Amino acid sequence: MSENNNSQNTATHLSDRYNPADVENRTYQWWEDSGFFKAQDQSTKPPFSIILPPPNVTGFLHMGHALDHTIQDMLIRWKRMSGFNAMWLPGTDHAGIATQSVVEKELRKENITRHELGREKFVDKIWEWKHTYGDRIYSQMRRLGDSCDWDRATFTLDEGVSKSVRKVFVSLHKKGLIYRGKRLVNWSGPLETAISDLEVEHKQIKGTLFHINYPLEDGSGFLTVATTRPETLLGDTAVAVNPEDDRYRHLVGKNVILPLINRKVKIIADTYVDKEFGSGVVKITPAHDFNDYKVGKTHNLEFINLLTKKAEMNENAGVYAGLKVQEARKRIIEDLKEQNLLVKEEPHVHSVGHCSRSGAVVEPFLSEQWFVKMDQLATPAKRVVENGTIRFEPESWTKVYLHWLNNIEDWCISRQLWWGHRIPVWYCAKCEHHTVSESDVSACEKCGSTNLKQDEDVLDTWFSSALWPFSTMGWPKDSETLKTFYPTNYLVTGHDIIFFWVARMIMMGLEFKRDVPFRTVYIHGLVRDSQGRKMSKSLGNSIDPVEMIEKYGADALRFTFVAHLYSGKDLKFSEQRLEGYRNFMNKIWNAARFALSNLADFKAPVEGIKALPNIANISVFDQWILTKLGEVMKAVDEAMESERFSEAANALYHFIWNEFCDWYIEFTKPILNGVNAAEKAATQLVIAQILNRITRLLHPFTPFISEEIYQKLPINGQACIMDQYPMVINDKDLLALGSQQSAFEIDLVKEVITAIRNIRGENRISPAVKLNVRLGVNNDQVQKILGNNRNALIVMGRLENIEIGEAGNLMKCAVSTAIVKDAEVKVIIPLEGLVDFDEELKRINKTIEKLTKDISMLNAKLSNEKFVANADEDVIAADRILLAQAKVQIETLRDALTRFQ
RNA sequence: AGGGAGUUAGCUCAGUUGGUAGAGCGCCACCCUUACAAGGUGGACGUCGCAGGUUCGAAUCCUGUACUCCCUACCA
Repeated sequence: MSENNNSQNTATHLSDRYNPADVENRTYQWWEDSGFFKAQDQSTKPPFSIILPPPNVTGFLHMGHALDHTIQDMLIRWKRMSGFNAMWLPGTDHAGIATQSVVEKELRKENITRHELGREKFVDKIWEWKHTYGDRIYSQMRRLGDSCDWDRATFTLDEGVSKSVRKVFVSLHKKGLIYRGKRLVNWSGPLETAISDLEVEHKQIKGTLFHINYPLEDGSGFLTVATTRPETLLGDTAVAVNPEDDRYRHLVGKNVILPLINRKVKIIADTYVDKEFGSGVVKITPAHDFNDYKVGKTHNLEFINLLTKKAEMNENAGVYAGLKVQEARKRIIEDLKEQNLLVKEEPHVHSVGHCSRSGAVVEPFLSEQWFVKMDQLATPAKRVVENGTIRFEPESWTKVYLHWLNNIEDWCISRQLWWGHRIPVWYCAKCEHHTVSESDVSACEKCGSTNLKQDEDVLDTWFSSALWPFSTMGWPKDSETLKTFYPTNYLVTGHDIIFFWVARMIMMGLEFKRDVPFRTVYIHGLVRDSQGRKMSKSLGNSIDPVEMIEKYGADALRFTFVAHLYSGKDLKFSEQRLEGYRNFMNKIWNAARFALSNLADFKAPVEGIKALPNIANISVFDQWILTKLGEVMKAVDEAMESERFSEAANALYHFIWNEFCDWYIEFTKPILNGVNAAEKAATQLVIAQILNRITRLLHPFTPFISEEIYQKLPINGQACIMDQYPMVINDKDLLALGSQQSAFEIDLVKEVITAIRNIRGENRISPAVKLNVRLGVNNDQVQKILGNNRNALIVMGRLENIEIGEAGNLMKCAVSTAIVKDAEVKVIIPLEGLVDFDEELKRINKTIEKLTKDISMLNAKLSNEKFVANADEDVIAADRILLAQAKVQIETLRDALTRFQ
């Protein structure tokens, strides 16, 4: 491939294979250097903006991003070309847990823990890491072709964003919407931090249900409780039964003795207990179970914490202190067995929460945390979706969104991490007052003491993400950027972060900007592997998009995504399919290469894209392809406007490959090689115009190859990326050269050629054999059309000779009927001496069979009085024509059949 | 348990107001026809999950049902 490097810019010496590596980096650099990605804060153009969901700053670009970005870039490029002031704002996320974990892992290689290093030095280390790897994902985005406005790139720990975060925190706190409380939260032992409900993944686990006897205090027997977590009995502060349960009613109010530690606890009654499950008796451990927590609150029970921050047994666990939970469980079961208190063990499948970051089992853990009260924020966030101010696409996500908001719980926003926005609260050692402030505080606002300590915790990463649409645009200042670009037009993301991110952005946008952050939430599916599994490191089925780009080119990857973007459905990624679109890129490349080589002597017209060929000189092929161009432009426009992006991409694929390449180029070869200079010049102009439109139409999908070809065209502008997106309304004069009559003519010629090819193919006649063909026509107009296209028929049908006129003698001839509208052409090929007739007889019989079926079905339909009475007139008329045509065809074939006998 | 989505050709999937089922890949046959073998031409292949209903007519609308997937919640 490299031998082409030096000649790549010479139109006549293009490689016969499209080599993306020769094009992509160079083109991207040129776009960026030329400032084409930049949007203006003030402009006469209408604004169009998208905020990129910020990827993790130290992460890699994965397939999910590649899909997500392709959609956004397509929208941005399309709108930019359509006259909008298109702004795509990139950024990266500090990703608290993820990034901190990565750096901790690095330290572990040197046998250092973050605690040994200390907070300040550890955070410095992470910054170092960020500076080293923070731009990696940006350069990968450039590989994909992302046309972001890079000058606006923002990092969540940038000063501006950090200010926004503090302002929002203080403001919500003032309103009473942020509060601190000792609550049971999801705790990740390995990370030593609280995590939110959303960060917990529930997995079905095969566990054991242990039935344990708790001796009654009065020695009258035992109460059997069933539990999957016997180790927590050390923290039991009650045993509960259902108040309606006759078996235990008499015991309520009495005490049982906890085994192993011999602590006395009450027997209480609560409707929460299901009589049917287990033994109907539940041990209550308020500090380690969410339901027990509620029961503990209502019954005023004691809360006994059994765990350390590492989620190991603590001093309250007595002899079991220091053990891991699993070990403690084992030991306790052994000890219970020894005391004959374990009644039975039965297998039990239940779901257990796991930390989505570390994979560890999540422990409910009692601790002091900060929360955001959600009810008040959720109400307006529901309303804007209900009333259509924000639209979800596909619409079905609306329900999911609303359901979640209707059942929302308060959001635990504090994390016991070091990497992130530190909570802006200072505690006074003297008066215990806590000062909440936007700026750093050196003295207690109440007593003036300088003996202050800032809260050690940082905020959940999603807290800053929730502000992203306005914190990146200069808020709280009323900046020009905000005025122009807020609210944004689209939010493009996968459905996995609707709750984490989308919902919270809507709440915060409404709370602080008094307006929605975006108009449309475009939800796409997840990229899965070819078997439909999630791509994950542990499965080893991840595919690296950059590797795919290197192998097949960015355009092919992008086109693969867009062509399969069907209404939010997951996308099974297959390399084979990508290969197919790589081939399409090559097809485009070669069509352009061919066209350009035939435009070597073509002089670019001064009118540029407004240049029209002389109507007297254009061929029917030119007229036809312009008709098709008009159709595809309309189809693309309608599809893009209604967000059916795959339809737009597929319409272009079909137009370029099946109409422009397969037919138009083949039809016009004789003209380009012919002697009629005027006709040739007209065709050259049409080709130049078609290529100009094709490249622009393709640009949002396949930016690199379209720009590369565009730059070589005789009719072009400065840059494809900045030129106008083709619209029917702007090309009226050119498209007016097309006509329905030309479409009819070419359709007929295509049908005849296809019929000839069919006879040749089915009879296995070598393409090297030139055929003699007779075309039987019954109509002067049809005869004239065929006569005019005699040359095309001969070349594309690989004919020796052609006669057009009466059908004549059909003895030992293959016959096929080409039908377009009311025109019928009998295609007659004498086979004597070419083939034995077996194949032809098979072909004829096969066709007769099919026609017989058609006829009987059409007859049945048309003789049905109710059909004739109820169906649309044009439907009936169409069926009548079909029937008549079928009858003609079958007669011809039967006739031919007899002449072979 | 509640909610959502899906079931169409060997595979992956389209199918926009109901009107004789489509694409790509794969497969078979023939071709290196001077843009492209990452190509060309032709061909085979589907009772549209199942059962009812509405209708002259259903892949499409309605009801039920089976299976698959996803989400949320619960599981002592």
